[in-house]
Amino acid sequence: MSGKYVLDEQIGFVLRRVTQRHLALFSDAIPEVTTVQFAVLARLVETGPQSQNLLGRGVAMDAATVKGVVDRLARQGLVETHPDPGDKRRLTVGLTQAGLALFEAKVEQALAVSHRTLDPLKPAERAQLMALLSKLT
Amino acid sequence: MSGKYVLDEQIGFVLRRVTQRHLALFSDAIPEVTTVQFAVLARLVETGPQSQNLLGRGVAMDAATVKGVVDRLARQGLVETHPDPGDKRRLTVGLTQAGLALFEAKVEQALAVSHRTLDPLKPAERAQLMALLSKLT
DNA sequence: CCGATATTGTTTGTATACATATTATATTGG
DNA sequence: CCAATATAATATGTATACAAACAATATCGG
Repeated sequence: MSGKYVLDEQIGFVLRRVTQRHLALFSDAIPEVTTVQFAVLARLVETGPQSQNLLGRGVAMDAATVKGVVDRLARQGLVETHPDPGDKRRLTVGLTQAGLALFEAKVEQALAVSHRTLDPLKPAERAQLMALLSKLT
Repeated sequence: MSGKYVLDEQIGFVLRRVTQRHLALFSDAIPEVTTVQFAVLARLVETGPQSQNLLGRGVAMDAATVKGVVDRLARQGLVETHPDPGDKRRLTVGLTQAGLALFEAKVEQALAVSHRTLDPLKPAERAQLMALLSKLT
């Protein structure tokens, strides 16, 4: 017989609530795209064009999920896809001008959201939290 | 000109990856229900039967989300709903015998999953992390 | 070279998650 | 008491998220 199960003290429940708050802050600040869509744009800025599956791995999404995200970004004209001449299975995903422009227009806001999410913590605590969370990946 | 936007260092992205790992651990250990469904069962154990909306607030889900979760739990026979005689708008949600039995059968496993999620951290770090995260709610 | 195997992308089905609109019912202020 | 307002539940639409199955294409071992 171990300890009681107190829902509010379970890591999963706390993570879910913190994530909810972060998502709300993000969509207030940047209503044009979701956190996930912005993550894809950010990764493409860092890496340049790459295959859809590889991109998915880079942003921690499985093939089905990344396909949906890429489709919606493409519908908004923020990314574009091209068949890979060297490998007919592959679909290369790259930023459009509009996608790059949106990222550059919003990146400061996105950083501000990250800060705002951590706002209740003191600077030293923020660094601590990030270090601890990073070990749980 | 503030700092560079490094996706892997953004709190939202890290939260998402940690949550993914937690969900995977949970569904490996307890395939019968999702984390969210287990949270509803746990809350009902703590509070007893209550209206669907109030329950939703207790587990941080909006009305539409909690309805879906309750419907799926009811389909599995783990909760049951009754109209509230005193307020015809309300739907009271309560655990069934099977729901309580499932919770009791799995609660140790659920605690183990919480532990396993925090496994990469030392005990002192686990407490630190939980304290920091709790401030971000 | 070729057959077994692996990878890429797609599709389908289920489960959160939330905004918004709607209906039914309560509550409240004048 | 009753009209304005608030609340409860539902329904719809969009967006992750992932499992599983599938077709097309690559790769690799013998």
